[in-house]
Amino acid sequence: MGSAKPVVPFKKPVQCFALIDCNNFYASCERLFRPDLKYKPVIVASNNDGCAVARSAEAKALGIKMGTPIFKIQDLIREHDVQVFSSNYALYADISNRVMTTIEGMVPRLEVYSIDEAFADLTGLANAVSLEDFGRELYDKIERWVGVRTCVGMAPTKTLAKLANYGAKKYVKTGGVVDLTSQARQRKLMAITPVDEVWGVGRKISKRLNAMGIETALQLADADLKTIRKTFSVVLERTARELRGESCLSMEEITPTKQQIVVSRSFGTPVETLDSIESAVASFSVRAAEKLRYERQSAKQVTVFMRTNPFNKSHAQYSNSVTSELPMPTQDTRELLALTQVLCARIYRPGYRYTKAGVMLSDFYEPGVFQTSLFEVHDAKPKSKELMAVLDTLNKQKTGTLYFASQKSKTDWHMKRERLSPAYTTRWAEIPKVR
DNA sequence: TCTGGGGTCCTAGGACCC
DNA sequence: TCTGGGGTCCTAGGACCC
Repeated sequence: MGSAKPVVPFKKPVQCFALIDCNNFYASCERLFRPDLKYKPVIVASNNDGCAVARSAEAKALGIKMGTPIFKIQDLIREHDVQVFSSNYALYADISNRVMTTIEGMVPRLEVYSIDEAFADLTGLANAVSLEDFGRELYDKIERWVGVRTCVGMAPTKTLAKLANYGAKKYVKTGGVVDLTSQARQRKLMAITPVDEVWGVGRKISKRLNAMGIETALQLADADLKTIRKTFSVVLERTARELRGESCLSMEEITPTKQQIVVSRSFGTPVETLDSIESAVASFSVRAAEKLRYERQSAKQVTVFMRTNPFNKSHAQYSNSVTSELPMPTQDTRELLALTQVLCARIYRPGYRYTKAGVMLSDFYEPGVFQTSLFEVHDAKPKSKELMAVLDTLNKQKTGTLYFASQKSKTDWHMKRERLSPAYTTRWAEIPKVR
């Protein structure tokens, strides 16, 4: 009994994801306030001015690849007057927020996937409007309001939306917008897309796929799922399913709590003394603790690592890390600092030229939920919460207002940022002047 | 001379337990 | 001489992403 209900014809709305991705994001941000660089090759360097991590179209055209060490392309830079910028994350974060806010005002649901891209859920919209037109509207508005060009890909799964976005970037005649809802179009694009361009297929896996005769995205989509799962993993199987139009990855609008926090830097110049490394590790610990409080978490596990330059074969190599547990999870900088200093001394060995160190926090708890054992006396530092709050507030207004003695003032490990652009949008003193 | 930083997820294998 | 089987938990390492 019970199945007497009338059968209501239920039409499942067509799932539709959009992927909006900014073009050459960091380079575009730098150019935003330097219109004189509009058609010039621009690259943005990683921390320490080490590698090229973003290139304008003109720089790409010169053959500068992602991740190329800057020192290897000095001649090219001189010859073509390539503009090099140190990475200015405060600026990029600010522009990113403007882009995301603009998109947010136009779509029902948004997942900010990284600093320069976001997924939007357009399910339901697909029946009401022309997707192509809608994508164009997103594109236009972001360009008009923020000044950054994007590409928009739309499709029934996230992986296909990524692929659509790839098509929009690669083929100029699309005008930066690709609607990949039709299966025929999906297959057409997949047939001419190398498998390593698929989201989730990296260098290693594409090599193995090629060896199996799978060279295009379409071949992966049509591959036997059981074989894929057995030879690789459930992850790649999911990717193959997504390429077939079966949505396996859903929107994640709420950013999940972090599992770990890492703060690490390469040093501007190699350092040798424990004193210098301790100063660096202290600064990393302070920053990590700030991030931890921002996440509203407490950490119980702390790792410190340090290493020499693995590229330099002429010096002795050393790399080590050590992990330790705090008796109770904490978010107090002083407690974390005390431990990282001890760990630092424990793995430090004299006689090496260190070029990188870092601090990692893990095993997080929300403050107050950690189960204390019955007889344990909770000896958290007094006034911890209040003190940390004051610290964060003051340092938010101006970085480095308050600092800890163990950070010292030595600067030999500090990274190079020799071509840093001004903080156009976040510091009053550096706002561009209009004459 | 000079080669980034910060994340996630999955899997395999060992330890341990019953 | 015989030498189980299955579960859980943890960790290291490998792959990926931007």
